[in-house]
Amino acid sequence: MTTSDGPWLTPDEQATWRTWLEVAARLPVVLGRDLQQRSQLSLADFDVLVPLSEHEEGRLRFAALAEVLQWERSRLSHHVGRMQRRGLVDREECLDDARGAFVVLTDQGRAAIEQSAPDHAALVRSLVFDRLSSDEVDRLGELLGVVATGLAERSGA
Amino acid sequence: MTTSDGPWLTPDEQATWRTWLEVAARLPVVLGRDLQQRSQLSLADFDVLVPLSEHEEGRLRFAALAEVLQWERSRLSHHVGRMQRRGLVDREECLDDARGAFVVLTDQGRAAIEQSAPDHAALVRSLVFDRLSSDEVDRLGELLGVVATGLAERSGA
DNA sequence: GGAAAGTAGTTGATGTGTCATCTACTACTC
DNA sequence: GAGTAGTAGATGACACATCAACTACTTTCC
Repeated sequence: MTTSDGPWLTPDEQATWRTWLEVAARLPVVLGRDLQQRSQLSLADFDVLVPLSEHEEGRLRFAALAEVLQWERSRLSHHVGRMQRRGLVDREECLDDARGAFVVLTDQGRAAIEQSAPDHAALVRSLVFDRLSSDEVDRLGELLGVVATGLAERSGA
Repeated sequence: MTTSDGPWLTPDEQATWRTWLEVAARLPVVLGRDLQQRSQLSLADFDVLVPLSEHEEGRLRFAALAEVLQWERSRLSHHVGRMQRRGLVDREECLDDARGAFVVLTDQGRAAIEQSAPDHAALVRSLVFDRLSSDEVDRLGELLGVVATGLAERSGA
């Protein structure tokens, strides 16, 4: 449409952008399907279980968990409700602040994350990291970091 | 990379992976909100409109469009239904093959994509490409390409 | 030419994410 | 300590994605 200084992307930029879109669309699908098949967990379930399992007692306040996940509270509330019905987590009231609540890992939830995490990590390795040298991993991290920084500036955080 | 150190990721790999997840989660949100505000289009609407606008007559068969977008047919069918209700596209029957159908850009749909595309591209530039040198853009494309190739191998395509 | 297999697109059920709104509580200010 | 503002989380309505049927048509092959 316009020339190189217009709003459009250069051909190289377009190529990189298309590849980004492709990977960003497919990678979570592949990871999610694998997780679902092996462990009856969605990627979102997994994301919730990980920080819980990394904290003492497997307990976290809703707000703290939402912050870690960068999820809206409402999303977390709905999702925890669904996970609770499946026995993966429980709600527990908070004594310090009667408005608050904890999300707590159940035994079943802990079993699920412990069983699924190694296979999940292995798949991430096989799809991404086994294909890159450690230099390339660092460079990819740096390049993505530049974009991440820009996003954080923009949406305050 | 020795396979003996288990299924886990090294600290460098973990750092890169977390950055990946962060960017992959936030970038579409920022782009989507901007598009929605400016043009009342979702990112998915935009994705549908782009290939249509790039084809003669703004017409494409469902299957062809689904292929380009890498969407399931069912998703496309539902989505086109919603876009049709909003006047952005229309369905048209196919004379060659009575099972088939075309998705057709309406005037309103064409206006929407033409109005929104430059701003969208400008935002992509400002978030990603203006922050990288052209060497870095190429390198990012290559690194993502490695992953994309692996994904394509795996999910046949 | 007719049965079987394949293809194009649709539909309904279900799980999920977002938005606006709501309730209950806490903190601040006078 | 009463009124107001702010915070924690829940809820209902809606948009969206996926899955498994399903209908209607075409192709294949005997």
